[in-house]
Amino acid sequence: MALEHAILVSLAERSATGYELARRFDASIGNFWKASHQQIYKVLGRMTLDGLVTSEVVEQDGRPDKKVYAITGEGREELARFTAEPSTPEPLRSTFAVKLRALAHGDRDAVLADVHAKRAHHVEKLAYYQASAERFYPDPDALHDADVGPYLVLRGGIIGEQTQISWCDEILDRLERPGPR
Amino acid sequence: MALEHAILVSLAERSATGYELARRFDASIGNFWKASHQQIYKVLGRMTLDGLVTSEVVEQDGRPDKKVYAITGEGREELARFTAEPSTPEPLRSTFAVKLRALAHGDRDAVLADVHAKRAHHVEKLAYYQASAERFYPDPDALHDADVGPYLVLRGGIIGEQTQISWCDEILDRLERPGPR
DNA sequence: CGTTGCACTGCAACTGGTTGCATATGTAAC
DNA sequence: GTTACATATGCAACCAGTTGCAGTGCAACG
Repeated sequence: MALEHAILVSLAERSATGYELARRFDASIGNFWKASHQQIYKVLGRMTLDGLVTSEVVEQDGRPDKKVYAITGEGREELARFTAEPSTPEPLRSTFAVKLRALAHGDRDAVLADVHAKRAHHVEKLAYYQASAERFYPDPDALHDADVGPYLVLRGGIIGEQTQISWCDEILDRLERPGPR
Repeated sequence: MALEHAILVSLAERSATGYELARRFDASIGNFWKASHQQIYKVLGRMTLDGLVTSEVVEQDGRPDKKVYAITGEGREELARFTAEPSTPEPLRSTFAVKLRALAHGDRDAVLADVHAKRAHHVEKLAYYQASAERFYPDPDALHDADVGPYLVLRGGIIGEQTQISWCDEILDRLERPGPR
C-alpha cells in the first residue's frame, strides 16, 4: 500500500488538492510511483477516514470548488513508522524482458524497432532528470537536510536511465551486427 | 496481461506442469517476472479455455498425478503477435524510492539499515546472475539463435544489479559521511 | 512413530489498480 | 458559435495479483 505513503510524502512536502497530487504523480513523484487521479481520489477518501489526512473545501471563482488536503499528526506518525519498517525486495515485472526472451519465437525486426523506441524513451527521461538535477540541485555538496532524500532519488533515476540506455545499446549492438537476420 | 506471455515463452522453451512453472518463476523467468503458483494455475485454466495451451494428465507412482501443459499453435501465434506489438513504457513503482524520499520525515538510521540490506540483496543477486552467465553462456560470441534473447535478458539483470549497488553506495557515501547525525 | 518437507493442484476472499464514464465551469483558439 | 482544453471531483465495473486455506501422498529425519 505504498501509494498511501507516496501521498503522505507529497503532502508532507506541501498540502495539495487531489488534482494537484495527480499532476505531481505525472512528474516528480511519478518518477518512481505512478497513480491515476481516480486511484488518488479513492485513496484520499480512505485516508481521510483513517485520520491520516484532513481536507478543507476552498471556493474559487471562475473554477470549481476544490478540496485541499493536508497531512495530520497521525499521518506524520504513519510516515515515520513506514520509513522505519524494513522493506522487502521489490518483485520486478518487465514486459520488455519477457518480449526479449521471446525473441526467437517472434518477430525479430519488430523487437528491434521496440528496442529503438525504448532507447529513445530513456534518452528523453535521462535528459529530463539531468535538467531537474541542474535546476534544483546545482550544488549537490551543499543540500538542505530536506533535499537529501529527493536528490538521492533523482540520482537513482539518472543512473537507472543510463543503465537502460546501455542495455539497449548492447542489445542493438548484438542484434544489428552484420551477418545475421 | 504479460503473465500469459511469460508462461507462453516458458512453455515454448519446454512443456511443464503448473508446479514446474511455479519453480521457474522462482528462478530464471522469475528474474524478470514474479508469479505465485495460485496465479499460475488460475491463468493456465483461462489459457486452456482460450486454446493457447493444452494439458495432458500424467500418472506417476509415488507422486500425485500431474498435468503437463504444452503450448499450442494458437499459443505460438499469440506469442509472435505479442513480440510484434509495440510496448508502452513500463510504469515503475519503487517503495524504496518512496522511503528514501521520505528520509527527512522519518527515521534516518532505519533507512540507512535498509539501504545496507538492499545493497546486500543486490550483491547476492548479481553473484547469482554472473554465475548463471558463466555457466550457461561461457562464450557469448558464439550463441545459438535461441539463446540470444535469454542471454540479453541476463545481461540486463547483471547491469541492473550493478546499478542498484552503485546507487546504494552513493546513498551510503552521502548519508554516512562524517559529521551529521 | 511423528514431524518436516517436497511434489502437486486448486478455491475463496480480498486488495490495489485500470478503464470507462459522468459532471460542472471557465478560458482560449478556430 | 463551436470546439477544445484545463480545472476539479468522483463512481462503477472490471482485472490482475495476493493471502489464506485446503487437500493428497510419499520420503527422509530424528
